[in-house]
Amino acid sequence: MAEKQGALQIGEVAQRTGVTQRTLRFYEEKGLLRPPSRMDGGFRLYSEDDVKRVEHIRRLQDLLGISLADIKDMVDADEVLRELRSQYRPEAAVAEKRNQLEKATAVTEAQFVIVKQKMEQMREMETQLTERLQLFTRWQRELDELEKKPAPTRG
Amino acid sequence: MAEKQGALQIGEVAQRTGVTQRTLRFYEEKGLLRPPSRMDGGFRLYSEDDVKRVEHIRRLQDLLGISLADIKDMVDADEVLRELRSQYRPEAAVAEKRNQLEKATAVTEAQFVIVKQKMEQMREMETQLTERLQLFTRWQRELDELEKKPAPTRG
DNA sequence: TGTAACCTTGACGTTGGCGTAAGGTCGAAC
DNA sequence: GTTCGACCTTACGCCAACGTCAAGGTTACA
Repeated sequence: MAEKQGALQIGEVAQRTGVTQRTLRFYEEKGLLRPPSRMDGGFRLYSEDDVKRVEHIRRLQDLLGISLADIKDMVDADEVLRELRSQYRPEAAVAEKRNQLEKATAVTEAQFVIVKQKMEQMREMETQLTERLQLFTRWQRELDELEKKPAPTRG
Repeated sequence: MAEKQGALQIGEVAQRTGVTQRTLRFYEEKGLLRPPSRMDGGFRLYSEDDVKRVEHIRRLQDLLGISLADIKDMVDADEVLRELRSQYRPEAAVAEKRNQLEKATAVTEAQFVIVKQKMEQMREMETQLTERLQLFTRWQRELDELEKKPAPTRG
């Protein structure tokens, strides 16, 4: 029983996500990944969802450059989403659900703000870089002409 | 002699840039900032350009999330730009200048690519977050209605 | 001439995010 | 029933990017 169809061992997950097994265990230790199910012998068994989760974590790390502690808050929001989604029509504990939902909303909004800010600053940086590249090519041309003409030093 | 008009001590630079004095010395040690001029007693004297430089470094760190080693390459490109700009009409060492220029161009283009990629991924993340927020507000409404009606459990 | 605020150079400490080695277990195949 | 690769836990190691003393020198100003 409880034998998931597409269950993955840690090695496969590592390969597919591009992180090391150590990193996967580390994320689990830090609460970024839920403790996966296990085989009888103790081998970890991951799901496809777990794979997506890891990819998500890496995107957050790479794009936003924030700490794993902060990322934990964000993926916790994911977890809330997942829980709420699974329990279709929550009949009991409405207050608690409302609470979770608000928290998840807050975290998501915070993330949204960060993304917005960074995109804005990136746009600025982009224009700066563009200008600089134009400047460089202009200088390149100037150098080219300097080499064609046989050095007009001293009129 | 050599008394710059708007020279700043390390404390002022730290305040204005928001980094600590330790960080400024550290950047200098790692070659990210040129060794500044000094007062007779040995106190560091920074220029406004240095301030801009620090701000630039921090932007790169924060936005692109890359290592100081990589940032060093980028600000070295800045330095090249500054040098080339100051020596209006380079009459000698054209080959070397061309070399520097090419290097600086390459670094800038690499940076440009990074920025482009990150912006693209950020756009994706932005839409994801937007969708999620909409989902959350929808659920919120559902919860609201569940509370208005006096619990329709069991007909 | 004192003194408070500012600075100097070491040098060791800290934190995050893993790497890596050691010694043992599991699973499947032969 | 042994072999062998994949996996387990434990635990110390490592690097980047600073933080944090400590012990003293400098500057400006009264």
